[in-house]
Amino acid sequence: MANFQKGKVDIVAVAKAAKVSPSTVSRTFNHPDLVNPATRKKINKAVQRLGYIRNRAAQTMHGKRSGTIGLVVPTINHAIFSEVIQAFSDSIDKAGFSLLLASHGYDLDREYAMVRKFLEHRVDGVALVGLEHSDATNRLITQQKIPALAIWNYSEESPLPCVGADNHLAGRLAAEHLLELGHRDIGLIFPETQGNDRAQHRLSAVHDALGEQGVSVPDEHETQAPYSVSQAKQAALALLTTPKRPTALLCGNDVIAQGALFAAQKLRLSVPDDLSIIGIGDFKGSADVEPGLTTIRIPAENIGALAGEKFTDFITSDDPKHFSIRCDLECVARQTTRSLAT
Amino acid sequence: MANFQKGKVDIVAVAKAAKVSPSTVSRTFNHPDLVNPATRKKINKAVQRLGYIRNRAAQTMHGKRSGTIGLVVPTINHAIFSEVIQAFSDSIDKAGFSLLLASHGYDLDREYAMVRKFLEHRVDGVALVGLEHSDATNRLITQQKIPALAIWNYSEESPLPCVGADNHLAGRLAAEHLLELGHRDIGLIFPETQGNDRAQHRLSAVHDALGEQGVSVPDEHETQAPYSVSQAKQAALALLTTPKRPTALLCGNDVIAQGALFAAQKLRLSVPDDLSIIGIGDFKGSADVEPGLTTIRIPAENIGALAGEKFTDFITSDDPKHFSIRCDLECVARQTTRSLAT
DNA sequence: AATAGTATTGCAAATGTTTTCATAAATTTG
DNA sequence: CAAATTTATGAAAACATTTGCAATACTATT
Repeated sequence: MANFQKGKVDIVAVAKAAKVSPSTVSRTFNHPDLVNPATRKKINKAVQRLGYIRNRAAQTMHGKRSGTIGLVVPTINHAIFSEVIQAFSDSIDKAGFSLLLASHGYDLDREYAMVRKFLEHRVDGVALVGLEHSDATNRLITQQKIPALAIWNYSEESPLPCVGADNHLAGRLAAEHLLELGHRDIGLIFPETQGNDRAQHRLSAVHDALGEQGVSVPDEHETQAPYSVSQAKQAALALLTTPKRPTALLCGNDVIAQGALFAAQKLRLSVPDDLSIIGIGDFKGSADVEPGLTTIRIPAENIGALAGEKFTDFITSDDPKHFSIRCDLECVARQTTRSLAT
Repeated sequence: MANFQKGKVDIVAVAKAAKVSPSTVSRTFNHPDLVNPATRKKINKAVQRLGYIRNRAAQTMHGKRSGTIGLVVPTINHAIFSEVIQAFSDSIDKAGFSLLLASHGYDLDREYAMVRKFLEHRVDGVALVGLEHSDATNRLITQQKIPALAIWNYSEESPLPCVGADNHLAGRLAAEHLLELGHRDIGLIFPETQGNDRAQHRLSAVHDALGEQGVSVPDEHETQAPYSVSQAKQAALALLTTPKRPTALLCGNDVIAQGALFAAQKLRLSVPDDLSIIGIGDFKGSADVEPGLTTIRIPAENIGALAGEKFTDFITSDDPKHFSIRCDLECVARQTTRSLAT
């Protein structure tokens, strides 16, 4: 019952075993309706017996789709991206595609290299995170005419179709929430914005929103930290021990916000009584921290799932039409922010 | 300077442009030392000009390696696996391989389906998480003679080569730590062990270790929760409000432990004064929670990186030799556990 | 200058599939 | 029952590469 043939088992071995031609075997897989049920049964039996597994490389070479989609993310090891990856993966799997995954560590040159690598594998499409990519990457995509998709960000002006949220808006919502609560001394912890348009958009929107209300952030209350709880915690500790401590902290994302929260707890500051904290993202777990983190909800899972669905549709469609989807944002007020009024 | 040719640009287009034969072009890529530097230069120029990208599908079909490795994990969206995936991905990327990733949601039949899918893509190897797999999966792997690797777990008896930690030992270390501190009333929160040998090994070792000291866990102090902060928090809330609250909680992993910690905080229990908590895993962030989580450190990043390195070595080696690596565990005592003696 | 050896290159076969076209068999129709 | 369809199958070309072998050109040796 196993692969008893000495040599390789390919479509012609199956054909031989079933006493039909290779064409018929191929048809059994690709257009089963065109082959006699009886023959089909014979062939399937032979397939079982030999343990034959279709060779997608050969199909690909023939011009059929490879059945793979490449996804390039800044980093896999990150609450938010892993959620997107999971959803995207599940979603394209449903459509019969496999996921080729790579990360570039926020280095757009590496991103280019990864896209190239994927192109060598003849992926049926490439999905990238964010809207900022190197010229080389953009050129490559248009030259090779490969279906491409930007996920996570949304922008009207995006040259690529995109599925994501408007990060300007996310920053603005966060800022406005704090302003509404009466905060005027606001500390900012954001990651390096170089090569990270999400952070960049959020940060500039925050400054705009604050500026509109005449609020400015002194240099010593604006600090950088990467997306790491522990480094964010350090940064927050430094910021919170400056002479004139802000009344609220607005963080570039929820990982940073968690770091900030732990820093506050370490300093025995009561959140939200002594300090309000707001994050951006609403990561898994943000709701469960004590106290529950106030944040701007970005529907990561939704984005991933939707992106996967629309992208595979796009790829398999005969007359693919451009699409771009903006996912809604929402301010989720939990227990880490409070009004200064009372 | 771009792909001006109307048609497709393949190796023969390049050959034509460089006025050499396709063989020479192929050789330039695969055995550069066999071709005249001058010709090589001509060819590279043509490659640039036409924007040619190698077709791995065609290479694969010819019997060369596909340059892909398949990794099947229970779930991507999980602190610990995403860390392993990241490290594994980086590691195999260094060796020139691409990562095909899939998740099965703790369903071993889906795991089988994913492995099959990967075999269709002619991956050069498959890496699985854990040692427990369906018979079908094991049969498939041996029949197809595909290099396979189990990561995350380690066991002497593993039929597959493996790189990972001994989860029995992890459970035992956690239990012994609590016992040494004098705890006798210990609550347990573990995930469903069905299809999850990590959890299963840990849990049984915990029971063994406790039993050896004559400690048993009453039913109402042993509860199940999946690897989710919020669900673990719920489970812990229930457990901690039973009539006779345990003095310590031993959690199946750090995600659960975090949930338990938040539950304690919500109940205004002081950790570790009123309650000790120990996790397993030492995830990113576990050190930074307040108070810092005591846990059994499993070196996820190490495991991923090592696995990737050894596996690619194995695949590319001429006479591959079996290997299995056990990674060391360590009890990291932070601030969520305390001795009952004092 | 002839010989042997080496460095380059091209030809053609092989890889595993899909698909177009042609053919043969079976079925329907008048 | 013959003609016209329809259904089922096979033969062969095509897909993009790699590589063994043969051929040619070049270099060094005597």
